[in-house]
Amino acid sequence: MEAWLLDVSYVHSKKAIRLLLKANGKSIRAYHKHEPYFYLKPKDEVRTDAPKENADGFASTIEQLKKIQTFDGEKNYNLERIEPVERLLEGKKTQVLKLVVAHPGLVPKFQDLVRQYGETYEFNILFTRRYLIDNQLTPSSPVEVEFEDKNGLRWVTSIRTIPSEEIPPANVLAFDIETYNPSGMPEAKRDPMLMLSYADAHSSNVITYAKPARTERFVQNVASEKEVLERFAQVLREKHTDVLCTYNGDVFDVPYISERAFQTRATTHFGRDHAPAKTKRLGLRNVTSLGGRIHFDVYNTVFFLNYIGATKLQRMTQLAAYEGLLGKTKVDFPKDQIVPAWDNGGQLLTDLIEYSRQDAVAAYELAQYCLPLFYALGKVTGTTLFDASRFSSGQLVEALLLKKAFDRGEIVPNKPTAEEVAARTAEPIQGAYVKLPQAGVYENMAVYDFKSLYPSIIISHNIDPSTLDCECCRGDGEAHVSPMGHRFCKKRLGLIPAMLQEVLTTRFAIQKQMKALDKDSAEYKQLYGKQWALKILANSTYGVLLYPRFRWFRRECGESVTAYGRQYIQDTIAKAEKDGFNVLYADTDSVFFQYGNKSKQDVLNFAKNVNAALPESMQLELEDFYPRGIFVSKKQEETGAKKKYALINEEGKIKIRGFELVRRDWSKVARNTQRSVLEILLKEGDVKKAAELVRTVVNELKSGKTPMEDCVIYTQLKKKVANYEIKSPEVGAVIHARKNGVNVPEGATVAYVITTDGGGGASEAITEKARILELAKNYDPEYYINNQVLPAVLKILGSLGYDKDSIKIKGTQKGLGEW
DNA sequence: GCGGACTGCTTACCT
DNA sequence: ACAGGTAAGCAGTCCGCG
Repeated sequence: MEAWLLDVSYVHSKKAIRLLLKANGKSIRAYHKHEPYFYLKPKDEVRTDAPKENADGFASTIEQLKKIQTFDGEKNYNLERIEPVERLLEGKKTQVLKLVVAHPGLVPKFQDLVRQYGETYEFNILFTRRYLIDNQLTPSSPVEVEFEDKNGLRWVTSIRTIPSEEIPPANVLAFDIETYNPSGMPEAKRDPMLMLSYADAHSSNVITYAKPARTERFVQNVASEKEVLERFAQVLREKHTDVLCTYNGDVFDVPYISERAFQTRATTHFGRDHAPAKTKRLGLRNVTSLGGRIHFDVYNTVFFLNYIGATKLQRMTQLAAYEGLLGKTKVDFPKDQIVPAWDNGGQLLTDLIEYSRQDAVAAYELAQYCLPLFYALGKVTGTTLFDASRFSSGQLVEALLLKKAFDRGEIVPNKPTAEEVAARTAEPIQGAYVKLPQAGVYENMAVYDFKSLYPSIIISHNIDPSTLDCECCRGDGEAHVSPMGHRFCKKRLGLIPAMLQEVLTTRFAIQKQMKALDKDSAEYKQLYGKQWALKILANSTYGVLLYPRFRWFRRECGESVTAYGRQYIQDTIAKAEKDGFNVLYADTDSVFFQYGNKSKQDVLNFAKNVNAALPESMQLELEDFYPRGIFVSKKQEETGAKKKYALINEEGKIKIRGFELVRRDWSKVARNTQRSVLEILLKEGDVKKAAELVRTVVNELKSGKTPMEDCVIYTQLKKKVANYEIKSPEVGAVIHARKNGVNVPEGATVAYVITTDGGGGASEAITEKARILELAKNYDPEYYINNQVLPAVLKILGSLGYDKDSIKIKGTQKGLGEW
């Protein structure tokens, strides 16, 4: 039959893989046995004198391996099978032994026991990964599957993926809870859940046991917290929910309802099996899964989108995500009002209920936005939706390479030991080239950049751990030789270049296909997701080559990539200068120049010439023409600042990079003023007008009319508060808040304001005057004028040869006087 | 004992 | 828990002064 493969898990009790399938609107549970195994490359000395390339040469080793036994707590096991096989190892065809064991738990035990006989490989690949790779299955895709019934369970007899870009027909539902939180942060063992909201494509509802019964259609009144939980479990069953969405449910909502179900003795469960939700560690954070349903935590996906730069959210709250990703807004409800709302009822409770409902709706809508992207990412990397939405980019690249390595008969490198990681971390490599710009305003600029510079270098020069210093290209001109002097094979394509080539060519083909489609069509969205996924993978690959924990880490590969990169960009700069262009700036893969009295055609011809000399998969492409652009000088120095510029193109669109106004750790008043100044200068070139605007802002700050929210500075605390050596303003604000009974969680993004508090008057350290937003009673105009607005705008005006006095902008610093 | 210069910690940005 | 290159604020410290 044909079915959709939604999810894969391992069931210890049955020592089998459990599949979640979907066919004709119904979910199907099926089991599948799979052989766990790992590889052993025996030491040479235990080989017999049989022919070198003949694996039977391992006869004596095999005899010894057969004798090895281990105990798993229940019984003793030998290796199930010892299979001599040929695989590619470090670029060479190699005879190894495939050691098959009875169940996955025995892999680490046997690995430990056989290590004395040689090198072991692929012993720590998660069993569900192993299963998907070995069967070449793609989750979230249709499969052709056959079963047989045994003991009332469906056992898979054959299964094969039918490639499809379509989104699986899963039933999606989102939920959100509100909890009693008298001491700030709710504690699941103690504080009850008050209401639970859920939303899907059809409706949104709130289940609650609030005392004054609400009569709105969407409120379902029940008698107790226990009944809320039971009712929700019933909803999940009735709606046959396959994908259960939350916002931060990994850490909060799902563990919370599980604990509350336990505390209230609710006879219920939220998965499709009877197991409680499982929370485990994945990397640095906790993830929570439910049996038989896919828990899709939108927070992870929003975080990922922001991390890769797809969005620039200042905070990761659900509200910020809703506004930032979907461009919509919803009601907010102050957390400290939940207890009064619940205790006193009335309008406040009505508001809380509505807020809760909207939270579920927002989680659902955000999920609908993210699902196509992460389904696609899962399909490309061969991971389930659960994993694809939680993996880091390193794990995603690893997943894809594990799959591709299997398809090529290649054994994957082992993960490094802690000592290896430390050694790798100790020696950083030289990175990209950045040309120092001269501060000033420039006209008639063109910007070029290399299309996928690092991926295309890896492909063009076959950079891969297994192609480094190969034996087959020893002679002059036989290998690619990087500017670092490292040699890469010219005969056999490496795993990573092969993967990247496929990724880039597929992406290119998809983008071509997309051009013919309606942007609102389902097909377009699917293809968009796929090309997005491919882009993520291409962009992450160079980074992981130098990531110390990566299986394919290789210093020589990483430093060759950047060395080639520096060479290509510097050659391009030299060529542009030789052709008579004035090169202003360059960073990694981009070059900015003025074409002066030359024509745009000359600019295009330049690229044509450059491209003719580049390897096939490399390309320099025109980013845009810019009639005007600004580079500023470095603070306190004459030299220009790198990574800070503003450009305006012929359509009047402004591109700004690096300035304070793109940073969240600057106040809105400073950022908005800086933006306005830049816009005036780029569009009109009117310094007087810009100065006038600054004076207005300064006056507003002085008079106290500036809204407090424009003075908020956001800074993330990347360590625990106690671990800071220096007490910076954000740390000061948190310490003050905690002293005053407001809990700020570790690792939070702190919203704070510099106030006039602190006791020491104007000279008091800024840290002592910092207050978290909730506790800020005012703002310190002097600080915002002298430390925020003026530095931000003077950086620009100052770079153009104007100083504070010439444009009559004055702060409030003592001695400057009033004006 | 004071104030400016300098250093180091820290964050968030750019490619 | 993908890389290195970079600007910049603020705390804390150094250092010269005399």
